[in-house]
Amino acid sequence: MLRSWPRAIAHVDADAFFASVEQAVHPELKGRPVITGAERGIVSAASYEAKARGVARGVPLHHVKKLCPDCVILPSDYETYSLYSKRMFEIMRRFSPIVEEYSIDEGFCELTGLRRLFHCDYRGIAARMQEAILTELDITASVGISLSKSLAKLCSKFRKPHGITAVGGRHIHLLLARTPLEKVWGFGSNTVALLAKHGLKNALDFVDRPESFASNLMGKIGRELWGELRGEYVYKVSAEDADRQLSISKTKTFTPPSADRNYVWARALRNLESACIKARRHGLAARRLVLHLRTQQFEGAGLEAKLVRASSSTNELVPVLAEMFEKIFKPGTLYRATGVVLAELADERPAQFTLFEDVGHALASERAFEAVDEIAERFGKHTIFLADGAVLSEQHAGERGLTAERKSRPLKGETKRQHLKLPLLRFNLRH
DNA sequence: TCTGGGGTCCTAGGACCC
DNA sequence: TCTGGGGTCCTAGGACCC
Repeated sequence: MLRSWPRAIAHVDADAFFASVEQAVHPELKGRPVITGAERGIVSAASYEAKARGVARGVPLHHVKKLCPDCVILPSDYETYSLYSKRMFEIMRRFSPIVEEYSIDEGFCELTGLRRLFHCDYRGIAARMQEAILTELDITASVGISLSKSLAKLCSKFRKPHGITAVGGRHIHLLLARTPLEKVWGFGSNTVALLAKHGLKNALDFVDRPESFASNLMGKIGRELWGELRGEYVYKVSAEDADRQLSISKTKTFTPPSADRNYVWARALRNLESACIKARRHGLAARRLVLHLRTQQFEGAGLEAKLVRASSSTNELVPVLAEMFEKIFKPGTLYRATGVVLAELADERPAQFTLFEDVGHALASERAFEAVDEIAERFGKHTIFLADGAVLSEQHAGERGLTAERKSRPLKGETKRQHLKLPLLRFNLRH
């Protein structure tokens, strides 16, 4: 006979995490509609009070002001959120040694076999975890428990906020029958449309088909999800902290879109600078560089380049980027965004110079960029930038004022950036 | 409402090499 | 020179997720 709990995986999902942390840090905001994401122009997280007014993730801020005029709109404070996140995972680790930090606000926890230790059922363990999170962090979390990660994730969403949902082997079909396809972790809009075409309506329809159906239609992922939803433990809970980052990307959409070569290039250059600054801050260097230009029709053109050696130095990468830019930029095309990705990141080691390289020049520019990092740290990114990027502040001063300036508020007592007279860095560009 | 930005993983096709 | 077959790596793009 089928055992109901051959394995117990918990998915712990903090409720409206960013907004809840803000309310925990600023108790006067409790009970009020709060959203974060002021710096991005769209809602990152909405408190339940805001959700009740129809404010959802991804909604543009101007729309929020109409829906909910008394909404408190805050910029994201990632440092504080990360701190709360860390503490939430520490609490989870008090219950089980196998905790996977899936994202900043949710994680998985292996509870198999722990009932005896805690003298209660799995639901009871979840309740104690929730209680600890609430009393110590003053935020709520919802917990789902089931036989696989995918099922646990469905469970945690089933009752929110501050819910506990446990579904053992005997009741999985009931859960799946009430789960529309789009709620399944890994089924995006394309997959849902495809499955709907085959007459599927909910997750139960999916697992009722033979494995070959899932496999033929969706390949590896289809097969894996098919197993997960049937209660097989396919995706392991992994306690290893996600090794270092694999890539760093910087994308920025600009309005209005532009066909101006210099302007689009300046945008790409700025992405590169931001990405490099971030890489250097983390002591990482890239072996591969990717450039994307996105047209107004949402189509993208991308190009990758392998680098001679791992690097995070902007001026070393500029010529490579320029070469790619020349290849994919189509005159007369309206672009709405550029993006730069630093990929295949490795720990930055002292640079290895090739035999014929001008070592003196390379070291000098390295020092220059250390200074750039310092200035960026103190006054905000792009206070100082490559000369080609100047087009952004000359021709588009107003637009820049809206994006870059507002993003980093000056610290107390610090001069406004407009008053800084810093020399521009100029590098010789070969293109 | 035609929506940001930061990520990861998978796949198909071509290049290249026995 | 033609003829297969097979493996691996790389690249561009797609799909998803938070």
